[in-house]
Amino acid sequence: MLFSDLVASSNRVAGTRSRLAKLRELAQCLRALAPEEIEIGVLWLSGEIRQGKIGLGYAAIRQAQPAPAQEASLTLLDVDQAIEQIMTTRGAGSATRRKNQLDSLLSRATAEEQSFLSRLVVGELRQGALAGLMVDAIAEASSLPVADVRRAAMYSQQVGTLARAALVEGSAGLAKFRIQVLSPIAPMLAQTAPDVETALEQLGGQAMFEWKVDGARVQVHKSDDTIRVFTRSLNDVTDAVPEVVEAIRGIAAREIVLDGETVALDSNGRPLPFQITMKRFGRKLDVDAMRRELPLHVYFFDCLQLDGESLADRPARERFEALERALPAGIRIPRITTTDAAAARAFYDGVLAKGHEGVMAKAVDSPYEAGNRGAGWLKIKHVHTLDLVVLAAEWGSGRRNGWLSNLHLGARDPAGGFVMLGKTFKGLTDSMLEWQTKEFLAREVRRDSYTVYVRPEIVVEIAFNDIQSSSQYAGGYALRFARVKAYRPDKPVGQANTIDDIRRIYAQQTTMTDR
DNA sequence: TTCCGACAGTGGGGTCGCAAT
DNA sequence: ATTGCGACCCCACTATCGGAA
Repeated sequence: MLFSDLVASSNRVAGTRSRLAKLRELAQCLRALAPEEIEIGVLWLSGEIRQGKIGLGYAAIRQAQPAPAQEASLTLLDVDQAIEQIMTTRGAGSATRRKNQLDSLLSRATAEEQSFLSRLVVGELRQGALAGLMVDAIAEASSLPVADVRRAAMYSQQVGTLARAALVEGSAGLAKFRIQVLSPIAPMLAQTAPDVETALEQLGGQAMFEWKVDGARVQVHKSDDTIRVFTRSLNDVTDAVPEVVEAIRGIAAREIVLDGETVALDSNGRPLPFQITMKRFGRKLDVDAMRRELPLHVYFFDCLQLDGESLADRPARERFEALERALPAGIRIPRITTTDAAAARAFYDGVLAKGHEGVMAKAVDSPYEAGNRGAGWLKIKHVHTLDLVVLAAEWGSGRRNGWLSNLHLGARDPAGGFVMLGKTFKGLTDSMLEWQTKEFLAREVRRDSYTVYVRPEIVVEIAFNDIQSSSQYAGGYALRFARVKAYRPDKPVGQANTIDDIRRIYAQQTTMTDR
């Protein structure tokens, strides 16, 4: 297939808002792919590439602006080969060589192909369809039941592999997709609940509550002496986390697949801030030195496979029983099962007092929905709110084009002026975007290419989860997961929260985690 | 007819590794 | 040595479509 045909198909997908029309267009394009093109074509139409990340991002794309080709000549395989070459270019001088290779590829592409490639490489295809819709399109194109394809998708690491199996081998091909030890699967994700009482109600009056630890997700596979540790995005980090490997090396189970969270603890066993865990977890070098300084602990909360038996479809209760049989208590997440809201509340309070970020509430009978944000798992985290002052706003992109979107947030400095604590674009409705654009422009003092700076007159109520120490912001603090709750036109700037309030919350946090 | 589940989009902060400066 | 970029950890929230109720 010509690359231009696939790009045209993507543009037609982007050109309609109807998901059914997108699905039909994708399915039609899938049917036209040659067998050896299925994997790459399906990935590209899902906004991904076979090679994953290739060491080029927004900055590289912005610099590369060669004149487009007049005629479409590239095939899918041509483009795949060029991407492969870029990805394998490493070592001294490689950044320059990769940019040259990108330039060379783009110069062989038409204007539309260039646009598609650029969006693909930076990971922002923005055609209104990604792997989620592609799974349905695969079912359509292969005439296989949607439920079967979706089920297989839970256990496939790449939608391209799934598509090739479905289109070439049919239902027999789908059967290959199941939990296999040493092969990671997409972890189940959780929805959010505002508090434990609501969570208990949503889960039907009975739920399991467990610690929510603020670290990094790990999926651990053991097959005899072979142990592998994978991240949430299925990267293999086995060599970076020897403690996790050692934690299950000695268990009796010959074969097991576990879901858990790893976190750095202090000498008293209290959790360290996420930033500290990431100093350790994010590092690949000097692991031995790092583990002496910042040892990791792991808490497992689910068991997907145990000695040849897949448990993912079993009720949560049974999976947790398997966990208890297989693991010592020290590496199992503490949990209670209750119907009593007061007990749940007391558990939540206790978990926060131990320095953790909140609790998970889980339905006792729900299956493990790999890759899904299942309604059977709810997270409840502690939230702060403060009234801050808008210092500036950045122009939005995509559907927020033409609106001032991303807010620069400042706390009042009692000594005069404001201390910036970060930015947020979250929580804004379309009508708020419209309102704030008008209000900010009326208060503009200056602007640059992205940002309109305003007189500090607008107070906004901001929710956030934590305060992190920051080297980026002058005050030394940054809000974690900041989002807008409401504008506070009733509140004069003089009554907005101050940097002292921030320091107080930060001190509270660090006391909580005993540092 | 209304409700709601699933998706996609819109970006946030920090940390590390690596190449360029 | 320092700087900038890219990859990857953690994410929250709204709008929308289309099937479920």
